Amino acid sequence: TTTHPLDAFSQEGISEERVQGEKEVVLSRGGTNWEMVAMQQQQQQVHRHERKKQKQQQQPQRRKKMSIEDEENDDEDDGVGGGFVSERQREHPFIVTEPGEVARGKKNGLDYLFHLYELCHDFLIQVQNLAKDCGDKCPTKVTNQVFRYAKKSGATYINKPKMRHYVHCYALHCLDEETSNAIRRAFKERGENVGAWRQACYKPLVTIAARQGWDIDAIFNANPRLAIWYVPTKLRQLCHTERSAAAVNTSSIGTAANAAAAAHHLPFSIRDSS
Amino acid sequence: TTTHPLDAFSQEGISEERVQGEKEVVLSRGGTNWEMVAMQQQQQQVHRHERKKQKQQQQPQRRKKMSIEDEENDDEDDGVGGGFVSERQREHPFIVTEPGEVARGKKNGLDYLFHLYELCHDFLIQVQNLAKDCGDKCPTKVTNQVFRYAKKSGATYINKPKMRHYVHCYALHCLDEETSNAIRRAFKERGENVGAWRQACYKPLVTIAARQGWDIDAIFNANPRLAIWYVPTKLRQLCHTERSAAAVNTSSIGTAANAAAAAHHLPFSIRDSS
DNA sequence: AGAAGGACCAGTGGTCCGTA
DNA sequence: AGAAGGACCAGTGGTCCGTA
Repeated sequence: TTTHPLDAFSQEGISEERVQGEKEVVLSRGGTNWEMVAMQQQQQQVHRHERKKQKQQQQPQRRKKMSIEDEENDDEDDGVGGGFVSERQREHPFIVTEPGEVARGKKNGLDYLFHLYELCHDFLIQVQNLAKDCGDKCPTKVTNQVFRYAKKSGATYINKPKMRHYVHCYALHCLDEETSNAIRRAFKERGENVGAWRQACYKPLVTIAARQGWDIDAIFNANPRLAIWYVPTKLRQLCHTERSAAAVNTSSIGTAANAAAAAHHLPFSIRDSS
Repeated sequence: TTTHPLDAFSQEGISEERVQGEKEVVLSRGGTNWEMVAMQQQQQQVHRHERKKQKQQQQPQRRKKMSIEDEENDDEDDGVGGGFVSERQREHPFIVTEPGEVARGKKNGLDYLFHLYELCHDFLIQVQNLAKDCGDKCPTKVTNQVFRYAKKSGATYINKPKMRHYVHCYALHCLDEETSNAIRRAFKERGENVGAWRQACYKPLVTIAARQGWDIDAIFNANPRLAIWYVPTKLRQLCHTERSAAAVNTSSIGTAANAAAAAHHLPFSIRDSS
């Protein structure tokens, strides 16, 4: 592993045997050492698809500021011989894993997903430090600039669409790890796919928002790990919709205190209490 | 004055006589009632340039979201007869006025300039309230959206280039009104133009930043009236440059507290204490 | 089918420069 | 010449949809 140790991770699935041996060590203290896991995997490099898809794909129309970064493709041959260097393959898809569980085969687990959010935080801090040193304006959120910096730093497995896609899952993990873990276990047991798990993460967040005056932005900002992430549009919309529904109910029945009245067959009923 | 009372302001210069009579009343309590001043001016409407410059000027290429707002041009004939409705004229240029002084002739004074910043604050609050009601993301700064809203509300005399141009002048007014006032008086007395006054507002701000650890963003954010404005690029750059210069000096001379240590010719010495 | 992510797009921050 | 502001532009937030 030469240039970008982190980048090497998850290029191949994890061997069950090797991981089994390392698992307790790696996962001790609740924090997986993903770099170490990456090491394991590197020794297992097997088939790399050789795809074509030219780097020369129709100049993206704009490009002015960034420094040289196109040279880095040469780093791609990390010891695995072969006539020509293959294009970097996609990350393995996520599967629903329980807390502490490392995914097998060509899959990534949810602890790793959440780890990526922490990595973005680290990259943000680096970008912030650079900005401060240069007297530039200093981002408070994970912006395009941070994603660009992460990629340039070799973290090619971090990208904006992915991180945005799962932000609310990470939010639940930060705000109510118990519930987050419970959902992971339940969905794993039921054999649900990642998409179903992801969808399921919305509801408990809306419930949390309901308890705290519906201000999802304030909830994100109050949590230091979450404050650097934009509130996802869909989560914001769900909170708004539920708040409106709750307001209608409140105006006709009132809240918990007079729940008894709810028995009287109302047109709109209470959602998501608990 | 029918639709947009505020909009009518400063279309014409202020009559000296009328203003003289009203001045004490209008300026009492330190806050000018610009709407009242606008009233005065409306009764003085004289020459309106009739310019052509079609509204039809080459469709700006993009336009999707905003609602109907092009109809509003009909409001332009505010009682002043004439065959055809003239295009709205530019705002009168600013002149350096002392605190409390209303500009004469086809000019606007600096109290009015600062008043525009307060108006933007009000528009921001309205946009924020709308956003909250709709469950949209809520701006914390005066954004394009706010300028658009201001224009739609009839405040055609508010525009982004102007407000951004003088932000740092307003900042000084907010952070150190004494100094701001002193500069206004001095520059008025010397007969300096607005550009010269504007330039002069940078230095005292840099001095303030120096006293507070050079963090101009923190300084803006700590002041409720300023926190809604982006720190102007040039001010940020000036602070950065000065900080660097100060650091060099500190490393060779040292600051007050450890000036003695400087005698020992240290390779790297303390930075930025005090 | 389920999922990862390149790449697009509307609207942003920033300010230049044609205008008066 | 000095100044106001329409309008442009590079890079943003957001996410679709061609890809694998």
